[in-house]
Amino acid sequence: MPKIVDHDARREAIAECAVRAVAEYGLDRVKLEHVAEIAGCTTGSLMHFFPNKRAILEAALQHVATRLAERYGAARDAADLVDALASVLPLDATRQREWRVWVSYFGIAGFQTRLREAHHDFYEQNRAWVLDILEDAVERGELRPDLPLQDVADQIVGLTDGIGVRATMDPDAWGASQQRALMASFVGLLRA
Amino acid sequence: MPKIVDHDARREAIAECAVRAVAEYGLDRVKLEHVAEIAGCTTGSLMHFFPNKRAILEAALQHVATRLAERYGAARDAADLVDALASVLPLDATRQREWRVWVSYFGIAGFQTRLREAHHDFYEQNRAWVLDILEDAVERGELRPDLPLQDVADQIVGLTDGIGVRATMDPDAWGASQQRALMASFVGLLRA
Amino acid sequence: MPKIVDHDARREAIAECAVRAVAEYGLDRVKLEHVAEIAGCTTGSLMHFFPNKRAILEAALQHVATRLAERYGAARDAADLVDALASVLPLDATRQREWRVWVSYFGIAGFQTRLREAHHDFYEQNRAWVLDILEDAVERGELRPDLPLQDVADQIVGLTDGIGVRATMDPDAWGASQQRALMASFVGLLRA
Amino acid sequence: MPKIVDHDARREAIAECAVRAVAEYGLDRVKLEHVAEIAGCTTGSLMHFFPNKRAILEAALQHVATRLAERYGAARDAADLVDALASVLPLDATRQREWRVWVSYFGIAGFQTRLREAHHDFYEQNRAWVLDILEDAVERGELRPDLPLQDVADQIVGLTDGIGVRATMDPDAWGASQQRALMASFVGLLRA
DNA sequence: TATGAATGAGCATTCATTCAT
DNA sequence: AATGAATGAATGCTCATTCAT
Repeated sequence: MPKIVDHDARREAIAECAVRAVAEYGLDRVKLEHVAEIAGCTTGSLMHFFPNKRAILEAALQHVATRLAERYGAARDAADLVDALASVLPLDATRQREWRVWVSYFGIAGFQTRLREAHHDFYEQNRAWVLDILEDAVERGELRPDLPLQDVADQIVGLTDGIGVRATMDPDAWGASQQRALMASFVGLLRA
Repeated sequence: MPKIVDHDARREAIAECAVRAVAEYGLDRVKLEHVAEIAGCTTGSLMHFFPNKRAILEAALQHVATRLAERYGAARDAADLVDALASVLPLDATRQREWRVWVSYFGIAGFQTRLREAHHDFYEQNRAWVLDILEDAVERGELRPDLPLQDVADQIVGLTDGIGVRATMDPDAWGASQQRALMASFVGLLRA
Repeated sequence: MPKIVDHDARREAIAECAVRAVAEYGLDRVKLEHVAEIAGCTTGSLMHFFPNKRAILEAALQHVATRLAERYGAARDAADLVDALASVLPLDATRQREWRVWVSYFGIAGFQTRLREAHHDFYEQNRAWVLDILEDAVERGELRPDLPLQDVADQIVGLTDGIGVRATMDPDAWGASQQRALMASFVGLLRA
Repeated sequence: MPKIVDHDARREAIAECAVRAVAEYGLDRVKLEHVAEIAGCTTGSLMHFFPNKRAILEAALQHVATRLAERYGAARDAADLVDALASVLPLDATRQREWRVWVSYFGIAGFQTRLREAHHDFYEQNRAWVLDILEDAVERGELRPDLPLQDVADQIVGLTDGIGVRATMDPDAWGASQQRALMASFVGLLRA
């Protein structure tokens, strides 16, 4: 089914263009035309791959969620705990762009069932990954053995969003090193 | 003599109606008509008090920021540290509504200078209040004396946003007690 | 009936304010608010003296027509023929303002019966005055005796509008002296 | 393949529809909808070719100016001087329509830089053409050799506007023959 | 499939007019 | 008579969606 692969690849490419468009214009300002321009095609052309605008923007969110999940996945193998946890933060331009989109959806996810579910699933997974990383770290003796790991995992997920939000809104004041430092400081609390 | 209205009071009342409207319809879906309907007037009437829609939505954000700040202010006098820190979380319907608006602006604050500045100022103040509360707690011996308070303040601000975001997006899974518990657990890490 | 005199005086004063407002903002841009501001009252107040906006703007036109007619009337006694004919041109700020209004109505007079009639009457009178002035001049031997005075009167009325239009649209290029010179040159053609 | 349209041709066609609309409804009453209806399309469709209403109305004026200029251009070759000079007057329905638009802009040209410049340029050209025609006529011995041609050219331009204004406002009283007769009478003054 | 002109519902905004005070 | 807040119809403009080519 080569056609389908192409089709899916095109959808994915369009989704990434939508990410760029949302990051540049904002979720409430972005036009289909922006997405089309970045994709190098016309708006009518987009409609061959998505039924409507909402679907394109949903795909953009899904794209970002997938990328974040990939980073979490890769993080499991990181040697350093702080590096692992910081790997999803908006440390560079690509991740900043992704966070801009991610953060945009906070405001509307509560209104759309599909998005709410996507978010829910994503955080479930997230939390599981973080928990996994933490358990490894405890086993390695890197963290105190008496930690309430379930809670700590939630705290890290929350702190990650918190740092991401502020770094996205105020990137000048929240450089990569500062984000890392704050995460490191938190991890410090968890050590012996 | 014609009816004389207190412009500032009216602006404030409209801002609160805008908060309700944004919380109900979402920042990108809300119409001026919604605000007018909640305010019990016509859209044209809104224009006597605000130059345009954007200004109304900005006022809505400012209204929420002020409310959040008031809670922080009141929190300083709370007997319990966890109570104080949790007082701004979306624990009840009113605060949930406010958080819905607050969270909505995360996505667009990065695109509008005025909002970015408002956010920046807000977080500055926030952090100062948290720091203040923490210092009091250390003095009272409630917290370990060796904490990096600057960092901890940022962590609490971040964690607050993180919890708020998730509770806003997934209110069923994040009840008041769960929010409090997570904050309490974090404070636990800071104790002796 | 002192009340009525006051009332009429007020109407006249408002009409003049409307002239200023139209001259400043243009016939299509002017708001009742502008007129009210210049008159130092509120828009609601204007409605005690005129039934609606159109009536106010009509009064403004009538005001200008009256002023122009007054100048023509005064011109009959002018010693110099050119001075007489030039006296209605937009030579100074006041007359420029009047011409701005006058010229504005060219575009809409064709659409409104009342204005069309007002214009018609005005030009009738105008032409009669000019003819009168010309006949005096012929009698005094100032002009050639063989002129087709009826036509010349129409030409002068037309030329007056023509000069007025250009001086109104391009006041920098059409100073008082240039307007007068062109009229003088035309009169020159009528002399021996 | 999609329908390909010649943008410039379409703009020109829309401009002409705008001329008709302005002539029918007046510059201050005309709606985009009127233009669209005459053009046989929707208002949204107009926006593919013009950024906003003002631009459409400006194009309408430019369209009229071009037409008037064309007539002046053609007039240079006219055998009869009076025919040449009268050729731009509102002698028939088409030219009446154009004059209605032309005259409408007298009132607003003073307020908009673009229009002022367009008018200025137009009159410059106009005057040059008239001067040219006059010089030819003098050479042919049709006119007195001692005329101040510069002034006469301005007088003809002014008289043309004057006649056009009156014929536009009061078409019943100013038929084609009367317009021509007045111009002819003026030319009579210029002959030996 | 791709194109892009056309559509048309939707919305913010303006402003003359009304009316309770 | 005056005020000025409120009204609400009017309208320019946007932009997702459609569809003929």
